[in-house]
Amino acid sequence: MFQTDSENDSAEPHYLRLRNQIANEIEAGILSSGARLPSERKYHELIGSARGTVREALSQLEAEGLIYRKDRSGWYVSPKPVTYDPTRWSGFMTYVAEQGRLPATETLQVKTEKQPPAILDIFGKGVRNPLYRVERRRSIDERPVLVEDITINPALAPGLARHNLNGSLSGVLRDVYGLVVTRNHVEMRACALVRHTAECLGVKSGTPGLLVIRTSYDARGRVIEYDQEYWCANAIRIEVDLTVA
Amino acid sequence: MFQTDSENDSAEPHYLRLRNQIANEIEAGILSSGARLPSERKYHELIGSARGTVREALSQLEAEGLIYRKDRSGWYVSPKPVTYDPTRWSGFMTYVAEQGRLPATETLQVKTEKQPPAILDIFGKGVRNPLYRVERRRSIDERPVLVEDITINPALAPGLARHNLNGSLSGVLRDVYGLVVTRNHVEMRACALVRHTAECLGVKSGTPGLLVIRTSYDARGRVIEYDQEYWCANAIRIEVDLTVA
DNA sequence: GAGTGGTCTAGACCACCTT
DNA sequence: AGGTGGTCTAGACCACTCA
Repeated sequence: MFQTDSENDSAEPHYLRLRNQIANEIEAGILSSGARLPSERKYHELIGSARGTVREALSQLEAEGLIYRKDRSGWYVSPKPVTYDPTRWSGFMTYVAEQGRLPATETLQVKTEKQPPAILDIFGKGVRNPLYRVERRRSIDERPVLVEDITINPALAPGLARHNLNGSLSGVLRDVYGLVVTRNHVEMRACALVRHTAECLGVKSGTPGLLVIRTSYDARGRVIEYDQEYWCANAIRIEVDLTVA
Repeated sequence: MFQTDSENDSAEPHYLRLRNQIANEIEAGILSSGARLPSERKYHELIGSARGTVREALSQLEAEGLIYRKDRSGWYVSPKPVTYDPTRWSGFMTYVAEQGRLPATETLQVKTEKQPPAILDIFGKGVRNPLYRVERRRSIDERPVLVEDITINPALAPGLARHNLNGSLSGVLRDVYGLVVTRNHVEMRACALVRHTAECLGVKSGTPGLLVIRTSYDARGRVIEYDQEYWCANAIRIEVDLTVA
């Protein structure tokens, strides 16, 4: 009946079988972008596998970025990711809109806080310790896709909190404080969204994420912004174009 | 001190409790880089939770990149990731060695194969269909961390298979065929390692991965290499430094 | 209030790695 | 051969969302 290796097709575990079925339905458009999947219990009834096995299949698809979950609401087909090019200097609001999507930003917190040595090191020897810390959540087409944590030296931008931070922060720094970025250091790595970050985005702890850390410097080598962006992994794609000098 | 509901500490699920314990032990060096973790059944005995719960904790840590598994062998603490800078033109063998690690390359397959239209489009109108396809596995300190699938136009590099491909492929293309890369297009996105790729790397299907796609062009705009690299997510970190022109 | 996912238990058998 | 992770079952209760 099952798993006689020989010429059968059941060498594949049940959860991969279901994964493939759902993946095919997504590709074929039977399940379209943004659509909600049948519930775990429905799949359980349909295919007869235990719910745990069904969840295994769904987790796979999530890890691959094909679907995502809204906490305790259900599983949904992932929309097309937006493309982010760190070599272009346009901000989130701009490049998301350029791709025909609806960007939004909410400022969650602005605080003045003592930073650990690791952070101070980035800003260099001269910094006075309490620094600004801005936390923002950004969405694409109403879906939260990233939380960012921006550290800023108050000496360079006194009274920053009085301005509207729901648009382009670099815009404010440039137009109000005359801070012009001439160098960006960008670091990226796969991560998991956990705890606070997961909560902010309304996803389960452990959801696949991408951490993008950007450090912006001005012409005098001062750090203007230290920005840690936690992205839902399936919402973003990085693209860079490089030519020899 | 921080948002515990009421004042207890059991708001946290068991699996996160175990996750934190292990994470702390890694940070404290009790479990050192490369070390093997106690078995799932050992943890089950130790903390009394069901094995499924233990696995949930381990999966979290895996998603975060702190640990990885060798199929049916055990769980291990992830070594420090290597840094990859797509703007530098040095190859894998070079930059891994520069970071004091031991790089290795194995050529798994070289074949001449008909490509689907999507691939042909990348190479442009003029290509004659069967293209070279080179599959390689690369390791750091004896651990396989990436499989790559390179597509090359045989018109530009006839008889490529006769050369040693276990070193720098771009080196061969440059030195033997005079093909000089002047432009690189790099794309990155989170993915899961599945099926064939997972098998090559000896990891479970669904392991977190990073897909790096590089397209190299020469001065005349011809595609020299189309390279898809599937990385173990925890083995790599991308770093780019950008200055305004 | 009905339904969803989130967490958890306590087993079982298998394929494979390790020794 | 013994131990490991991989897969799977058949339940259970909870926290939360949604209508």
